Amino acid sequence: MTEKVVRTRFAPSPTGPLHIGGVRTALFSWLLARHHGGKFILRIEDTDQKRFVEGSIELITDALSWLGIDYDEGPDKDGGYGPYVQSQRLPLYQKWAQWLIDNDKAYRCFCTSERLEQVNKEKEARKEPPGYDRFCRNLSPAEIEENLATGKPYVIRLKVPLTGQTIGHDLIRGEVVFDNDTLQDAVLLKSDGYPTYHLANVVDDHFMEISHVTRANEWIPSFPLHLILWDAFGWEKPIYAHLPVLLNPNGKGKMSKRFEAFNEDGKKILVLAKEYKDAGYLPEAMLNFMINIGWNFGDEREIFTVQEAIERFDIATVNPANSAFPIEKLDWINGVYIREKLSVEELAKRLRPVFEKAGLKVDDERLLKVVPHVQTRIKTLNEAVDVAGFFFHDTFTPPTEDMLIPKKMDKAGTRQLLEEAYKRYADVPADSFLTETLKTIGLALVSDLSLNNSQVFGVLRVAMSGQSVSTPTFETMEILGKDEALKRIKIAIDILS
RNA sequence: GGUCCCAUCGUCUAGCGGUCUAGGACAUCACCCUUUCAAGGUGAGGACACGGGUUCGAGUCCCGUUGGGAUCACCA
Repeated sequence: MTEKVVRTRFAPSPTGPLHIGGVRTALFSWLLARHHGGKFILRIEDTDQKRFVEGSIELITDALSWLGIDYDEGPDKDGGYGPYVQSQRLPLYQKWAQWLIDNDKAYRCFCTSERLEQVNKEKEARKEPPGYDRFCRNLSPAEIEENLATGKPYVIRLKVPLTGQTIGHDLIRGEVVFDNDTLQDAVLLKSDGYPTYHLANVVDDHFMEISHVTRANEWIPSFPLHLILWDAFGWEKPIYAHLPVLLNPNGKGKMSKRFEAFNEDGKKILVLAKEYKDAGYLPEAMLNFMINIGWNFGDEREIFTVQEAIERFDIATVNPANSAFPIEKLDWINGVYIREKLSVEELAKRLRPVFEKAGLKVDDERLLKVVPHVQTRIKTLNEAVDVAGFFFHDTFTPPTEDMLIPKKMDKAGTRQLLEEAYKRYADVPADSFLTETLKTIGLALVSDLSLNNSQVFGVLRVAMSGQSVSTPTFETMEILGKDEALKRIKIAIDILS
């Protein structure tokens, strides 16, 4: 058997930003192509003019490129099978629709949408399943001629076999059987001359020589229609793999950009690829995370590179079951990447724009000093703003009195502690104002004042940062420098005076 | 409702007839470490939806029930 070149495609509609379910579908198709050293193609399915949203294509390609899901052929990358935008291929669909009519595989339907509605209403009243009654399927040549002559608009419908079964083979779930009498004479070509998905995807997959059709399992119900079409054309079918869909983290309903969903803790569930980017997730963590849903590495490793995943990926071993989006695991993986996979310099590079976006002015030298201390403390890039943003404020925002006074201490005691601290830290030469020294003094303060570590360190932390959660106390003091540190202790004393 | 898909800890998963008193990860809890908060270490609790078959033997195969999901457009 000669190994055919593997060509897979991701075929989104330009109806807005790419959402996470789309990313997952694209990812698995891409993994499949890359595993086999094949081609991954981006095709834009814009056959519904009404739903077209300006700028969508860019939003989609931006999301893919953020994640490193690169395509070999696409609207802006010709590979000899273009154009890759369906609205630019209209004559092709029209030609093959006509071919189907000529070969008795399809027919013109002149029914108005009003009549269609009426038919469905009547069917509903009779408690029958809705669907087209095939009124135009057996129009006489004379009737057709007459309709055509009077310029009646029409659509082209597939002539579905009335009996028998259509059997599909799916790489992930095996055989899928459909009784033909439950199928519809689906519209192939709309009255505006545009194809529907059914026609367009089959024609394009054929002419683009797609070897594996990977798409979400919401397409399974129309799978038999496509199979019938392939047979009608007499073309060799590609291999199909219907991927499971992502369900909301609570397991209720699929993730969708059309309905907002919320987590147990009331946090909005992010659905757009861009929302994840903006929330401070790393693309490599995101990829690692998504590959782990519905597929697993094979041994018990949870963390691996994309390259390693490509080597092992096998679409046939994808779990056929839908899965809830395990959002907490994303946070964990993102944290792992931040603290274990990124160097200080690399993390600094990624944090810089995050701080800037928060309106802070970033000093590179200081950033490099701060980063090691936030590294183990954040799960998303954005959290760095809360933990260490104060390092980059133009003006210091002092803490309130309440924040300053720890549990089991009173105002006077806290003030006394700060005054004593001020005295001792003032004695440290500026060039020795280093973490270890500062800590030794802090410890001495603890025993001399009969306090405990968390009281002393806590008060100093709040005094330094103006917040109760921050980078570690003495590191923070060192980075701030002697002048600034003393100034802030003074401010704290004033607050308690 | 019709059709189709799916079903292992709360969640993501391993398991492809005996090695399963069901393994890993996240989350949770406890303890250790500790400078708050993290990180790290150790440990604990926690699942084969149910009922029938098939088989010497079933989480693993078959059927049914239940539950969840998808889909029923001149949208993809």
